[in-house]
Amino acid sequence: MDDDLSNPLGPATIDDVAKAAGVSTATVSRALRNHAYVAESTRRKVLAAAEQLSYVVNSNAARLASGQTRTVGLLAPLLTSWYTSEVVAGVEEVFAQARYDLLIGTANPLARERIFRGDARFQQRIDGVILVDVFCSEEGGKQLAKLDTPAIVLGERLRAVTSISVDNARGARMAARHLVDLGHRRIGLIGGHAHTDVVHNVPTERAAGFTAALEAVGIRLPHQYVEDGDFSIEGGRKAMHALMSRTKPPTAVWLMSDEMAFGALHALRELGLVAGSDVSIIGFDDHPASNAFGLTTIRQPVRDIGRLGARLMLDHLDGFGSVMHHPIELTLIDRISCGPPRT
Amino acid sequence: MDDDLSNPLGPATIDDVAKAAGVSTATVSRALRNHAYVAESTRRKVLAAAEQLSYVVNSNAARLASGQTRTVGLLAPLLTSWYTSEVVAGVEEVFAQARYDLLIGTANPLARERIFRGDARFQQRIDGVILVDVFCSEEGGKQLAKLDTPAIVLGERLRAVTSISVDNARGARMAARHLVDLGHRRIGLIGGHAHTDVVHNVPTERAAGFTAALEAVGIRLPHQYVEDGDFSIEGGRKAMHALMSRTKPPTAVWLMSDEMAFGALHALRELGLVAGSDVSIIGFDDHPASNAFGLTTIRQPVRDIGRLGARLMLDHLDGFGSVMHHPIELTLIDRISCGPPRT
DNA sequence: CTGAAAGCGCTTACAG
DNA sequence: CTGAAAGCGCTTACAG
Repeated sequence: MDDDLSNPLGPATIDDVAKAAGVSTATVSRALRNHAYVAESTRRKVLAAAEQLSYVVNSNAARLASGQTRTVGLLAPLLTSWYTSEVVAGVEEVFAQARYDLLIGTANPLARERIFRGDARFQQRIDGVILVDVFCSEEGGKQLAKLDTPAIVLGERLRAVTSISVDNARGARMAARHLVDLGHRRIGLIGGHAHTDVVHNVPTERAAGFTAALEAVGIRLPHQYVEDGDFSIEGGRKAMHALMSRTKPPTAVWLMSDEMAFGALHALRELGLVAGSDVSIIGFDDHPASNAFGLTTIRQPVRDIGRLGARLMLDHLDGFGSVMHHPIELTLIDRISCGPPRT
Repeated sequence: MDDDLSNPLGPATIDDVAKAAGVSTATVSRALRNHAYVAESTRRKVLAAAEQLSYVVNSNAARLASGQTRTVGLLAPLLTSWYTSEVVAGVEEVFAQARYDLLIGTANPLARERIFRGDARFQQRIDGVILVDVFCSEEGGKQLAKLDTPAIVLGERLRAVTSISVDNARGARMAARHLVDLGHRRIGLIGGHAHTDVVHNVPTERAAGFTAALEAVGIRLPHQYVEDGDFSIEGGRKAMHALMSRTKPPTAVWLMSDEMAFGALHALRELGLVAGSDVSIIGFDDHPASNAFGLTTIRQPVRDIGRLGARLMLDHLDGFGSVMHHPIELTLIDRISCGPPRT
């Protein structure tokens, strides 16, 4: 007699459970998946037997037999960016609860191509795919929509495919107004092309929104006040240096990400200038380190975007043509990197 | 005639390929997996047929038949920490190349328990498991070693199980020496319990190493100069405030992570003190934002740790009892947050 | 509500 | 070097 429940012959199979419960494997299969049309008494017998044998369904067999993978793929160009890892955490949270697996991959150009073309390797292993920060643009969105595999895009709003993003124009407006309200008239903008050379919507929408908001109060955004910061810390630093080298530098700058704003803060320090009094800096994101550095910024709830994306995918997979469209909240977080212009 | 290669009857199976190549499915299976004992001419025929039909092996079927999952699980308590996401990126890079899947999960206490107990649900779906930053300590390590599933621990050095970590004592010594060499005698230490209440090795080793290095040059580290910063930004801030409220505050502080050091920098600013001249701050990690904030720190190559861990796992899985033990390099990165003590 | 049986698409001894 | 065949552990019409 062994106290150990583990079977020396390997884990229990559905046959073992069927035998123990005195029913067929078909019944076990139904009972375990909460199918209708299983007598309550039968279900209890099966559950007890399964419990007793520590039975766990072999997912490979289940997937092969059913044709469903119960896993969704997630692709992102840069797994280590704060935005991406935050989204992933949100997605993972929801999927874990739903007992779905998450298959994570780097969206290098090759993988990207494969996804867009509907490569069988992907289709066969996943029930759906979530693209984070891939910046497919409307064109890519159309291709995605044609796939057999449902796709969801996070971080960019596309017409052709289910996608979630903040209202970029609105965020831009909030940043512009904050600076204008403080009294700034010479205002700069640092955006970027992110991790790809593809033209994409996010920076475009933000730039347009920012320009429009300034124009609405009679302020022009000249070319010399716009720089590409590459959505990186170092890029932000260089771009800020470029702006500050103008004959009449801006007195305030909006950077489309907090990480770029960190670089801008660095540049200011190198120039012996202090943020908030000499030059105003406002970011976008509310990165976890932003508070420590007193960065004024527009917060976007990134983890919520991940959660929402995962739920939309689950709805898709369950056959609900979910039309849910939660508004994603944007909040101005006022810290110490902004102030009225030097007179 | 349709130009589209896709079959309306669904993707090609191994039978289709066998038929097209005029061989048995067994031969197709062998040829495609580069088995020995397949005639070169046969292999070519098979490859051509597979290519022609855009054949892709159904991994669920392969896994069911072979009993191998070709995926490894990765568990971490906090997917969003910089350390973890950096490790994950390194692991992913190596596995993608080896055509292994990565199944990512949050190591909440429940999952943790299941892993340690060898829950069948995990064992059956993965060939191996990598624990990142889980801080199992020697006790947990012993349990892991007993599992049928090979386990690798990253971020902590354990006797009982394959594990990778920097030399914590050495890193501590580097930090201590740097401060001592600058002339500091009143030196503080901020460590923490990380994301768990379990006592774990990393902070313990670092604290011991730091204390020893100071004692070696005749400096005592009193209790009042040691605080718990919880390995978080906010924790670092609070801990720093605590140290600075001492009657005779330390003139220099080592924080066991850059994120805590960000918080310390914040605290200093709140006190109207400037890092590097009023109080010296040194971190550990070299976080991507550290450069922008002038933080002097000890760099550890986190992505390399991920890569190395993945390779060790692959070796394990291939049956090589790899004894490879790359030294993990530690580098002092001197920026502007340290200087000689105020006189 | 339940069971017998086919089938999912591979891999792998075994025999030659 | 190659093939016939069993088997991996489920799910799912189909029939009752």
